[in-house]
Amino acid sequence: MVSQLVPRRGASVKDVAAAAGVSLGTVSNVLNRPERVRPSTRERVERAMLDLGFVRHEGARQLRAGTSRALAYVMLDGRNPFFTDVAQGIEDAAMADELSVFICNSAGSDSREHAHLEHLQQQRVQGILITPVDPDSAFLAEIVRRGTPVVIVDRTRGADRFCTVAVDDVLGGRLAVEHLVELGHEHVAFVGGPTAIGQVRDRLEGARSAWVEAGRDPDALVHLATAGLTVTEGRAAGERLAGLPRRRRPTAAFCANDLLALGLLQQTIGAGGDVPRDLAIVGYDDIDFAAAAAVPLSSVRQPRQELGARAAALALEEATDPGHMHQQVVFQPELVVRASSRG
Amino acid sequence: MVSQLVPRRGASVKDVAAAAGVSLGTVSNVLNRPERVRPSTRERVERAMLDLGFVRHEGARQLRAGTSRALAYVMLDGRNPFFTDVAQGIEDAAMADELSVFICNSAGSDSREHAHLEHLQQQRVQGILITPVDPDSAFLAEIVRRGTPVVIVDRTRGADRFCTVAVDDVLGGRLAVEHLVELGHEHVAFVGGPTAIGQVRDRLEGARSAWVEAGRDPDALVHLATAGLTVTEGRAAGERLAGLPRRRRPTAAFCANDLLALGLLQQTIGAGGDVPRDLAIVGYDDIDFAAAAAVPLSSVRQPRQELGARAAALALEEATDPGHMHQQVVFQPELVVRASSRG
DNA sequence: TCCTGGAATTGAAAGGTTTCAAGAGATTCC
DNA sequence: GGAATCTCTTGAAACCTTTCAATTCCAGGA
Repeated sequence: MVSQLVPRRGASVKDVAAAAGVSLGTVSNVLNRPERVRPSTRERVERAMLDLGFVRHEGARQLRAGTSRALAYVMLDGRNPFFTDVAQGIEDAAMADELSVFICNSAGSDSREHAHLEHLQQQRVQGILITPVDPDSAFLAEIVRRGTPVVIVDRTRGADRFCTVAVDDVLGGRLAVEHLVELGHEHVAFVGGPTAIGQVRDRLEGARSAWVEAGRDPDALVHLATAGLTVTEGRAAGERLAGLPRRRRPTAAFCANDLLALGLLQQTIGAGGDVPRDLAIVGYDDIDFAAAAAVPLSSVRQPRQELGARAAALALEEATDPGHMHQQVVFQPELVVRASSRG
Repeated sequence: MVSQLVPRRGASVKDVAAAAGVSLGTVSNVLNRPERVRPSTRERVERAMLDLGFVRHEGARQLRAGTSRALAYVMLDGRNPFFTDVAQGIEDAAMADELSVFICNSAGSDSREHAHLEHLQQQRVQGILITPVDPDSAFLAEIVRRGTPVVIVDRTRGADRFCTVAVDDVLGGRLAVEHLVELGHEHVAFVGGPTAIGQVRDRLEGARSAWVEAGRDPDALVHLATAGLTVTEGRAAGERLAGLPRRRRPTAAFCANDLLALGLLQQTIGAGGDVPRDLAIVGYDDIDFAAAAAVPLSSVRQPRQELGARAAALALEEATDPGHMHQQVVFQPELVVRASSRG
């Protein structure tokens, strides 16, 4: 059901001007350059605004001034703490610049993402930060062509057409697997999917090269594919692992994100297994829940808030500096070792 | 550093009209009443829009049409999955109505909340949904006076001045404690704070009355006050519990939310305790991580998504129906018993 | 050929704000 | 006392879209 919207009109600058006995221009000056108006006048105008419940019409302001004071972030998954932390970083940075941030959530859906993007362009936001469903989508490039800066967060694709801010996922995968190799594991599972997701692909790639470089048997690193990056999928993966005959069963698992790792952890413990004795687990993202898990989770930490802050800065730079050149910022991940892999 | 914003102007309806060789009005008709324009003309106009990269200026549209197509939700804590789930419910409902949703996060800060509210009014959103830092704040009432509908989410205060959508927290507290009483616990801790937060107060009140009505010693229900509702605080509370001499130590804990409960759970298990044998735990909210905890957490479930959906519907009703009366919607919580309290 | 009626298109006005050149008032200096 | 200089204030134009009454166009009927 689409409801009928009714226009709502309140007091305008004109009403305020009339009430305060001044001209439009003066009211505008009170709003935008208060130092230019005589204190006594200013006070009268402010009084009138208060009395009339005046609220400046942002649409009209923007229309005339040609500028908006907002940034937007389109998250890939609003229920994954990783992304809400990135969003927090963006908000903090934007606030320092007196910008507000619209947080949107595509929830992994193409059409939802598209709807948000369309709307944000129409809002004339200063810049769109996005962790896209598909970073190669032509639509993103089209947005830039139409004049809105786009910064890709947490992906390195499309590097020539956008600024990107990402963490080196290949390195992250390496770190995790090098750690497991050092612990002496001969049989490791990589849990994650679908590989259509770039993050998954890169982490797997890093894992594989570290594994091979350590001289391990390539076939002893198995890829346990999942349909998504959720706790539920992690539990399902745990069941599949448990179903393997003991000698073919991995002694360690590296999960493509912490939600998977938490699911796997829960399933393993619930089935009477011991972590890390029976199965060492390393996750990815180091969300707050990782450290708080029953067996604190080893994880590859990404500088989430900094990721967001930097992305905001880049978008703003692109919006304001005509000579802007696209940049690729790559942060280094860091392995945090906790009980789930420490013996 | 506040950066200098530069206006960004693209093609306008006027440009499109010129390119397509039609008048302004026709372009507008293509946008708003396509059925009224002859297919061949429409096609020509659409072609021109595409070529010029035309993006409708939402500010101008709003100015003239007097109506916006957006709703906003101001969350109390963007990092608590409970609120992101509520947000999801709002988004789903809004999308069905072809509205977009601005998600904001006050992160518990008064000033941040204030900044968001100010901005949202200026955006002329159709309605503001909010879980406020302080539901009694006069500012909220002022917003309504100025013409923007406000719906309070997850609080029942201010019931006369706003629509509210909430869950019966007193009942939720009762359910949790009745369950613990049934299990035979004689010594129970309520973990949560600060009591300035209404949710905490209500849940404690429900807990206390259930306790007393069951004929238990009032002093045997201790309130373990925390400074906030986070995992970290939960762990700290666990340490304090563990420090108590055994005979004065509660055998069960009811936590004001799941984050606290997860922290408490982790600390307890980490210190070698057994849940629920040494300490039964019941949380509140039933976030996804609760079921996924190493010892699946009993919790009081709130219909999060429905809470959001209903709030959105109320805001819209208030925005569109001149004869609108404020409503108080109260949902019933539901106890979900899992291993953490099942013996 | 002319008229009629419906369909398609047009053009001007309006909506709230900001900007800026120009005007008014007050103050200072010779 | 008058000119020059400030400090404040003003009024009109512009931003982009939508709306709606008026106009044009066209096909069909007389």
